[in-house]
Amino acid sequence: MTELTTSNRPQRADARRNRERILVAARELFAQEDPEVQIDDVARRAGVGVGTVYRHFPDKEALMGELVRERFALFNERLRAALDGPEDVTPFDALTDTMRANAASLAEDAATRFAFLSGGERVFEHAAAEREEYIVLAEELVERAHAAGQLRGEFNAEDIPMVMCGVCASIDKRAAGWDWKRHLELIIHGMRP
Amino acid sequence: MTELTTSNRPQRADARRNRERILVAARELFAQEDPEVQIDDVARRAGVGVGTVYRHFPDKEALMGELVRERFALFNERLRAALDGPEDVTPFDALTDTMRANAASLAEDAATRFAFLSGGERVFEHAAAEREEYIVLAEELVERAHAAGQLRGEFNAEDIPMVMCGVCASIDKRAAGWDWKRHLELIIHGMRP
DNA sequence: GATGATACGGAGGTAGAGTTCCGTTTGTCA
DNA sequence: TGACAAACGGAACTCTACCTCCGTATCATC
Repeated sequence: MTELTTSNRPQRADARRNRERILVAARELFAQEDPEVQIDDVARRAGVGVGTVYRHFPDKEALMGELVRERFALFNERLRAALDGPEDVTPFDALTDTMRANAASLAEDAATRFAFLSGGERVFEHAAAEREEYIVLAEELVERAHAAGQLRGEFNAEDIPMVMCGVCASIDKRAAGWDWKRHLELIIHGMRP
Repeated sequence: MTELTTSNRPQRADARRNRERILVAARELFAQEDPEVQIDDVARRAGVGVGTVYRHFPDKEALMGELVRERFALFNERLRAALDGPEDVTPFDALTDTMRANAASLAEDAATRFAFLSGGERVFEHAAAEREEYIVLAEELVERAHAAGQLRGEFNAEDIPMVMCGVCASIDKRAAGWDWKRHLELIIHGMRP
């Protein structure tokens, strides 16, 4: 799925190392302010040629997609941890603390923010499985909070990515003085019954 | 400010007409789904050559900026109307109904959404005066709602563009099933004390 | 160590969008 | 109506990013 070779021989060691370097470099560049990350920059920072980037990822969207996929995998781990969390944490807090943690991750990940805001659907196709799992897990948390009467009646799991996307917009504008934590807390307040 | 001629002779009639046609064409194109509006398309739809577009607007950002400026002027009129509105409308409703109306306008105006979400600060410089007035007017409405005890303590006028920007993100994704009205109502609910 | 498959590097191809330039046309005013 | 400034049109230029290609280098296997 993430490999291009058709043979079943294991990937060469340098190839595996370079693939990882490319992802690290892309992540680092996206962590900086400028969202206009170019493949040439990624290659230079990774210490490889452009051709190498394109051997590992057929196009730019595939590279972005892999970054997004990994991010969603992290979100899902957090959701699972919240579902398995201690009894004394209310369902509402389990849900909203996860949202806070995920928002903090988004604040350090312009690639996923970009995918949320400007990226077409194509980027998300690479992370389709993870995205579906995200909704399933979130639904369980949302249902528990509803059952405990702690969540506004209309609120559902699909609303979470929608509002997080809005928070991403605020993160992107933090240099202009916007405060994404305020934004998130406003939304969390609105989630209460 | 919006003219390029330095003489004080009035603009020629065809020039005035073309300028208006260009703005109308740009608005119509941005009203369609695709946000990637090109100058050549604007020119074709306006029935003028590209050169004519560039005589009226020094670059693409200036054209976008003018669209945004006009939009903010509309927002400000709505805010003024809300401030002068009937006594039997609560300050909270005056504020939030204006937000609903402005969000509906944004739903038909990809140019301003784009400026909010992806456009650099440069686009907003064209609308700096209108943007400042927006905050001043909104502050007055927010203050009234606070005085009436209808607004959450932390909420301030600067939060309005921040959350509206998030709603813009949902509008852009409506084709993917997101419901910006839900998003807005969630926020409005969160604005309550 | 030899050999073949795999992977690499980076110059250059390609395409698309913004912008310029200048010969031509049009409006305005005496 | 003639003359001149103002405005027009659109072909061509430019710039920038993505991506390809192929000669070279490196790794795995015998």
